[in-house]
This record gives sequence, C-alpha cells and structure tokens, in this order.
Amino acid sequence: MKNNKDQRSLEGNLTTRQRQALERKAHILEVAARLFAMHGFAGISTRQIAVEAGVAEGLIFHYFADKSALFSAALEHTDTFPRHVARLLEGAEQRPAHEVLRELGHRWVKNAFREGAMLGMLLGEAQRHPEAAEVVKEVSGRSIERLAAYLTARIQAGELRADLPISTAATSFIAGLMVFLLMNQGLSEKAWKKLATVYVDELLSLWLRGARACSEPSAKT
Amino acid sequence: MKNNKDQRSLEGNLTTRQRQALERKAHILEVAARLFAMHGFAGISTRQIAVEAGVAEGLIFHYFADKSALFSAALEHTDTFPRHVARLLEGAEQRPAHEVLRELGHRWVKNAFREGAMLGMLLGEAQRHPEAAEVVKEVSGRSIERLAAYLTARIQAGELRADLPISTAATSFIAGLMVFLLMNQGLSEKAWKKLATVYVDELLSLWLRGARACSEPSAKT
DNA sequence: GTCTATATATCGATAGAC
DNA sequence: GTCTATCGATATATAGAC
Repeated sequence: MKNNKDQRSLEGNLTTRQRQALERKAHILEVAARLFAMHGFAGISTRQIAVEAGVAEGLIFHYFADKSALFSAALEHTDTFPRHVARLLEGAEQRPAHEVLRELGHRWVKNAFREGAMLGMLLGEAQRHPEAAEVVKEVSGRSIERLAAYLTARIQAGELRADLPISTAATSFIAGLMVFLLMNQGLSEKAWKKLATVYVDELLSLWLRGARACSEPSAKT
Repeated sequence: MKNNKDQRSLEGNLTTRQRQALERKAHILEVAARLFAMHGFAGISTRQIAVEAGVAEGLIFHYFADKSALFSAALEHTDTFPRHVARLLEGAEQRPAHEVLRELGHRWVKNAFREGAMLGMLLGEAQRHPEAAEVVKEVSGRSIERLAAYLTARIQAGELRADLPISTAATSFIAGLMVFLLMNQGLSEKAWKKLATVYVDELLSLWLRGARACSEPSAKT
C-alpha cells in the first residue's frame, strides 16, 4: 500500500507540502546570495533577508543552524563561472589555444557581468570566512590550474613555446578577466558587454603573441 | 606679542596639547584603517576601534561626523601603492620598458604584501561606498592610465609595437599583480616575497614578448 | 580635548502557537 | 513547515561632566 509518505525519497515524488518547502528553501538561498553579494556578510541582517524573501525570520533558523551556515549554503548554491571554464576545458586538449581561449573569453563576456558584485564580496570576506576563501580559490586558483593543464597540452602539441612559464601565463589570462570585471561594475550590462568583447579580443591577441611557439612577423600597420 | 594661540597656523608651531590631539587623531585613523581592512566596514564597531586605539568611543564622534566619515578619512589617510607607481613613472618616458617595468615590479614586491587585505576589503565595499570605489579606481584605474601614458611614449620611441592595444596591455600588467596579491594572502610575508619575485619576472617577460616591436627569436633551451 | 553614561535602534537567535 | 512574539547582546550616536 503506497501512501504519500512512501514517495518522499525521490525527487519529483514529493508531497505538495514537501515540494513547496524545498522551493521555499531554495528561494531563501537565492535571495540570501544576492543580498550577501550586495552588502557583505556583516552588512545584511537575517531579518532583512527574511523580509526580502517574504518569509518569517524564524524559518531561516529552522533551515540553517545560524547566519554563517546560511552564508555557506548560499555560496554553494550559487553557480560561478569557473564551472563553465572547467566544463569547456574538459577534453579540449586537441583544439588550438587561439580557438579555445577565444571561446572561453566570449562565454565569459556572456555570463560574468552579474558575478562582479559576488566576486568583490568574496574577496573581502575571504579574510575571515574560510568558505569564502574556498570559493575564491575555486574562482581563481582552480580556474588557473585547469587552464595551466590545458596550456601544458598545447605546449606538447607544439602550439605554444616550450619555455612558457605555464602557471604565470594562466594566471595572467584569468587575472586580466577578473580585474576587468571588478573595475567596470558601474556600467550597464549592455555597455559592459560591448567593452568586454573588445577587451577580451585584445587581451587574447596580446597573450597569444607572448605565448606562441612561433612569433608572427610584427605587423606594420 | 606672541602667545600660544598665535602659533596654531603653522605645522610644528603647535601647543603641546594641539600636537597631542593631532597625533591622537592620526592614531585613530591608523587603527581604523587596519581594522576596516581586516573586518570590512560593517564588520567592525566604533567601540572596538576606540578600544584598540586606547581612546573613548565618544572621541571618535568628536573628530568624525559618523562612522562613514571615519571610514572615508581612514581611506584617505592610507598610503597605497599606486602613488609609488605614479612617482616612478613620472618622467620615465625616456627609459626603456624592460627596465622601468622591472623596477616597478620589484618595488611592488617590496611594498604590496601588507596591502592585500585592504585591497580585498575595498573591492567588497566598493558596491556601497563611493569612497571605497574611488580608492579602487585610484589603485587600479589610475595606475593603468599612468602606465598607459608611459607605454604610449615607449611606442613613439619605437620600443613597443605601434599596434599595441595600449589600455588593454596596461590593464593586463596591473591585473596580473593585483590578482596575485589577492590570491596569496594566506602566505607568510617572506614566502610571499619569494614567490612574487619569480612571478613578477615571468609576468614581465611574457608581457614584453607580447608588446615589443621586434620579437626576439624564440628561445631554444 | 577627552571621558563616562546612556538613549535608541537593531542585531542574531529562541520558544511556542498553529 | 511556518509564523508571531520576544529575549539578551550589541550597535551607532549623543549629552554632559571635567
């Protein structure tokens, strides 16, 4: 004999009440992530988060042990760009850098703008919140490691020069993207994308010229 | 007839009481800058700042209209690396980039480590505090502009290629330094300086290869 | 110029009704 | 699962003594 209780273990097989509860929890996390990104951990109160999410403050403490737990959960719940990086670079070792990095850059232009506030907040909170430092590490460090692994493959393929300082080269590219994002938060999304597109192409050409195995003859106008 | 009151207009000609007051104010600003850098604007209380500075909380509100005014003043009171950049680049137009940028990088290694926490905090607070955004603009944007102006001169001198995307090239170099600083805050100062020295040299060689007018033949071990 | 004491508001977190 | 009511701690800022 099946009853509602027996269906709780599979997603989609939840009672209406359980489904609504999960949605509500997810909604709290989304609101919290947005407000933490805007105001920082100490700059936003659980009360304000509850009001903005349209729930009672007590409900937050029902789902999360304390404010820090909510913060951690909100960070995990947020999808950051480096996961796109990892996915794109996965299995790209056979494809040339000028093609792969161009695609990477243009995906970044598409998705990164909304993450600027979050990135700035994380850099500030990293001093005191290990969870934030961990995300920063993922955003920058892990992206750089992935990129470095790809660059190693392209050196072996003969596309990039053998004496390329791999880690520094990867850092330089990722850093170029991150700082552009942090510095241009004031712009509208449309204006930002326009600027970013030009910037990425220039950054890439500059970077490739420094990293390629065979320098092309320097352009004369 | 001279009395103490008449001497107040010149620095150094202050009464003992006035001199002590100025020192006290400056001390409050130094402590505040350090604590704001560590904990962010909302993360530190005026009470904690007063205790750490060894003064009464009320004295803070005697010198500064409110917490925000203290924050702004503390930012202005703090000397940031870009002022070194500006000073170094001033009148360097006749000197070659490989020399000037190497010196710039090594000065950065010497001085930047302690500014990492401050930089992270500023990036986080920039979303809500125009003063913080202004300092970020000085730290990154103004440095980039100065550097770009210098690069323009070096293009005219024939050292760098004529079709170099100047602004992007300057951004790339400064970004490489900033992100390295932000990412390696966990290290000891000694370990950081060692890593940073290697990194700066590699970054510079990579950057120069991408920016120079005549590419040297690619090195073969 | 500097301190103590305090007004006023908001914080994170809990208890208990529904 | 969700809300209302409320706790004690702590925040910014002010008033007045010295």
